[in-house]
Amino acid sequence: MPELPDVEYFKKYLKRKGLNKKIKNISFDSRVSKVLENSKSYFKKFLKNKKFLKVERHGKHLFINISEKDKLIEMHFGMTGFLKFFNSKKEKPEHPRVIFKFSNEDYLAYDCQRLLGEIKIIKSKEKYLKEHNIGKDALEFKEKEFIELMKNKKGYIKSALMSQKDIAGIGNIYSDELLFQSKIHPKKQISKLKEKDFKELYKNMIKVLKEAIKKEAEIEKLPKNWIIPKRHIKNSKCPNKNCTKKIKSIKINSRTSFYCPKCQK
DNA sequence: AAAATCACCTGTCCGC
DNA sequence: TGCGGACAGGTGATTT
Repeated sequence: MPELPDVEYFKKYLKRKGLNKKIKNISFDSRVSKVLENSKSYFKKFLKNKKFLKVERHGKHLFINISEKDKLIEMHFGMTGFLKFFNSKKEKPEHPRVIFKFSNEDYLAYDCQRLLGEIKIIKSKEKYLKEHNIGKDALEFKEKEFIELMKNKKGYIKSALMSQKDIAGIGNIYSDELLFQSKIHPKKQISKLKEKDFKELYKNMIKVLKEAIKKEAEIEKLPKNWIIPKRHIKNSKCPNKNCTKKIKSIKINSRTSFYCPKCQK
């Protein structure tokens, strides 16, 4: 689930509901060691009686400053992770690997069904990003920088857009969307792209991400003429006006890509 | 060295 | 109904 727009939503959600409240306790489920990089006891001891002070997002990562100098929480959500505040059993999500209990009796769950996410106390955001080879956030790019970067790459355009070391934040479904809106085939070799293609990609990258953030990354709220809402509906037609072609899917680097064979060349 | 594939996980859906 | 396999909005390690 979580690409840049989703994680941006988690950030706002946390800002709205989780800042400046004392953490009274922390609990874990039995599989937590798959996602929690620190020991349970260290993590708990460390965060007890602290507060979340500030939240930042970089690409698909969240960084939470706490009331402790020089330490922060890093969160990544893998394919299935999300954050959820709750205060009744009914609202508790299904795979809460870590649960923060606040002094006002609110709870925050870090839920991660497939355990492909990560949660960790780190010393520096900058150091973390560098060590993990994570590039500049997609929304921080200027057109010129974006074009310079892409020009020097090889291989399929879709792979390049998804590579976090170049551009952080774009994953499988948003890369499909910005390729669709740019009318570029996902398997197009970067070397075959022209200046105007790069310009189009840049424009649509910013547009798609910003629009998705506005819609809180909820598929039902995304514009009807986007390809994202069609990808899980069998035999969908291209949402472009005057196009009646069926959307096709292919594998690129073992990820499924959806595209219109007529509109995307 | 960069680009493509594999391995890591759980849960659901689809076809025999 | 039951079972096997494919697959899901990700990524670090391994192979080409």
